[in-house]
Amino acid sequence: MAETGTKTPRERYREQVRAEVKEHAREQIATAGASALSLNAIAKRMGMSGPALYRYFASRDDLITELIRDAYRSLADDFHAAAESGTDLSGLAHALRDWALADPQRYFLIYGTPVPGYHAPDDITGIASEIMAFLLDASTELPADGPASAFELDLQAHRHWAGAHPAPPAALHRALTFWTRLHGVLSLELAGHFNGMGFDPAMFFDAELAGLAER
Amino acid sequence: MAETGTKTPRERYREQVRAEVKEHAREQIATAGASALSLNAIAKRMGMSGPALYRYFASRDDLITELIRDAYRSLADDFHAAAESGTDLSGLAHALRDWALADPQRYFLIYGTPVPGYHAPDDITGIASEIMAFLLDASTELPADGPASAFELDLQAHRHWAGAHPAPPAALHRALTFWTRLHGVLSLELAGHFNGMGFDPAMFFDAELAGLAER
DNA sequence: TGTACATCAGTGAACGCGCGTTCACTGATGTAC
DNA sequence: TGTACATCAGTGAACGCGCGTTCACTGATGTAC
Repeated sequence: MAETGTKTPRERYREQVRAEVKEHAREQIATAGASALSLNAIAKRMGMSGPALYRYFASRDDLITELIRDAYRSLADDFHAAAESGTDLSGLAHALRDWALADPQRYFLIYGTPVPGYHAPDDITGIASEIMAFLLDASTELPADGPASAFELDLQAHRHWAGAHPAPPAALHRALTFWTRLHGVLSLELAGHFNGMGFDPAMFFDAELAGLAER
Repeated sequence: MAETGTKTPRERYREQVRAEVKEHAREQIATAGASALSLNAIAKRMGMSGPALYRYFASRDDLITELIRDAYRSLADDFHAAAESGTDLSGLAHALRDWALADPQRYFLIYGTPVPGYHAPDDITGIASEIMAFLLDASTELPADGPASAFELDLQAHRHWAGAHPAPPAALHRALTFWTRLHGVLSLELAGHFNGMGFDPAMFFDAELAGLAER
């Protein structure tokens, strides 16, 4: 990332091993959930001793935080790619769904059950608002309809959020609605709560998306 | 519950201790998340030795399953109470929100990140559909509007779900939408994803609810 | 090009911990005659 | 009402395990002259 030209072989190797550790970590999380992540287990799978990993990650929490950061980063990148080929909410919605289905436990790493004590470092919340900015941009492009609702007045009154963003309250509202509605469908789908109900989750997702475009 | 009159003192005592164990379990989950639940820790807090709890619960997983069952049961009961004082979606919505806010980790026990291997026993899925039945009842009372959408045709075609329930596809759709939209707002709110955004989650919740009543 | 030194990856032993769970046992509570 | 027996709650020791993490050390890789 920084000073790409001056990478020594050792640096390359470091990055490669770090990446391999993360890959095993993701596998382990996908298989047994984030709470089952174990440095020793990862080391064993890589044919190394446990303490070796401390050359690469300061602690178990450090590794998890990196995985969370990577997850946010990955979604932000996908949104960026989607926004480049036409800025509309539909494109972002399908980018989100594809991203979520590709690795459900990664989705839950970000949007799942919070660990009561945990607070994400600042740079991660930065990426989170980067993601919201894509939604805001796409929402601003649509025309506002009708008078501002009570909630939109509330939004206008205390918008600590998106401080610099020029979006009007109706766009803020639309972005929020977009986020929560799609999360509602996606998270229940990924958690298996639609199992046995017979219908096609993709169609439901699209129906919700259509409802968003209308208003 | 069963044969209430014939309870011996020992049975009473058993139930009391079981209840106390669960209470400590709930506290522990509220404080550190469900993955941190430990039988030994609970025993210590109750001034008992660890193995003593095996008189009351067959295993740690058994205790967790009971807590999940209790959570479903509790929500179903609240829905029942709400439905008695007027069957409308708004009443159910606020019952849901109150129930969720009363104990966020209990909400996540049901609707949060799934543990990849876990499958709930049949009686629990039974309570889950009992809960959905309340939504369906309330949804059926509202008139259908406009022609059936593509998704509603899909619902009609493969409704393994709610087999005996007489709800038309439009009502099924409405119940699902109700569920996922409110879950979308609630789960992100409880997970703290609205923190620092300044707006009032309750107003946002009500705005989503209003959107549901309209259509 | 060769040697001396510094850097750094990885090991193995160890620490302390808490976990779930089993088991043989004690002691109190309830039951039957 | 009193005694003999059965039931059952709870204990303490123990098993085996895996965890995160620290530390002193070995050996390989890179760097400087």
